[in-house]
Amino acid sequence: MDPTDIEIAPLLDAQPSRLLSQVALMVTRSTAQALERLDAHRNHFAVLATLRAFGPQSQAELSRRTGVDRSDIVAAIDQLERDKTVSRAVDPTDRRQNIITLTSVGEARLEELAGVLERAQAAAFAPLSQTEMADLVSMLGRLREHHRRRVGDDAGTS
Amino acid sequence: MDPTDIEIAPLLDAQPSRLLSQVALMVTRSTAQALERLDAHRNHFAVLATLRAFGPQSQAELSRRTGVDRSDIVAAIDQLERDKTVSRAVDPTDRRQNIITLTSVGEARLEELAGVLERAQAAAFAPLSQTEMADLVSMLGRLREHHRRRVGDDAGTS
DNA sequence: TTACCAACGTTGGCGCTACCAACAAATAGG
DNA sequence: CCTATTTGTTGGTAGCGCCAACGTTGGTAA
Repeated sequence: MDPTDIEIAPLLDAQPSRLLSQVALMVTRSTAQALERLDAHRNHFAVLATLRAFGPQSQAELSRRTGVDRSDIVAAIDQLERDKTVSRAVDPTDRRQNIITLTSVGEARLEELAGVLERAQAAAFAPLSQTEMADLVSMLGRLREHHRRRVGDDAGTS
Repeated sequence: MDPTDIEIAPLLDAQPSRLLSQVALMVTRSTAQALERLDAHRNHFAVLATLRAFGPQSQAELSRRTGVDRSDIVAAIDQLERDKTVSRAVDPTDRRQNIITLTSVGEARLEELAGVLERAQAAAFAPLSQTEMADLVSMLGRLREHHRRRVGDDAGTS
């Protein structure tokens, strides 16, 4: 049976939070699948993009800039180091931290991943016009700021 | 440090799928917390809303109408039965299935949960005007249909 | 009448994600 | 010298979405 033929309770279907999470799951899955075909994960993309934008930096800094947990940054860098897309070296001026550097292999890999993500997202958001995409991004951006401030107001829970 | 002070790589920040999943996580978490305060879960709400809209029905039917997996429907009904908000009886005409019925306690509980969800969502989406909310819902609805059709086209992957 | 298939409900489980705590090493500041 | 904090790593948890297998039941075709 076509799932779009099934009648949903109006009270249930009227919940924007349910709609939002359903769409996010669908979009996330399709972009994750696109990255998986290249043996990549979105955290890999986040790390590589951040290194290209801001240069070599510590894992803690990468965690702060990407919003990815420090332990997940370790896992991502482990993989990226194996792939030779980044290098990892102890900071000689502060041995608590490693300095992660994008390699030229990593530069090329980032281009590849960016292209794949671009196409995956174009497909995922295809029904929306450019104007609508801009509106969606604007609204979601404001919602994100709103929730970040709410978390800050709720006794700084991170 | 205020996380909003941290500069994000433009290439990373320009990914709408990342923004969408971040906002969905924030909104989902805040509505889940609101329901948790009433010892409820969104699947409970989905089941109760569906029973009120369409009357007594089987667990399989509830699964199809809500999109919740059959095994998760079992868990939800187990709890709702303990709370006496639904009753569960074997269908005398087809003993393969149970018939789930909303009780009067369940009617009241649904009102309570609907109120809490309403307020939680009003808070979660507060930065958006009513016109913007309508636009957001329209766009997300079209995206959801698009992805449902894509799944159908990809050899019926469920 | 029998064999086969599908549906239903349940159980147990998997994989992923987001996140956390604990620890050791290192650094900064008083 | 001591205390507090930072960094990176490891191991883990909770929740979610989803799946497979099983036993029971009902329907259908041969």
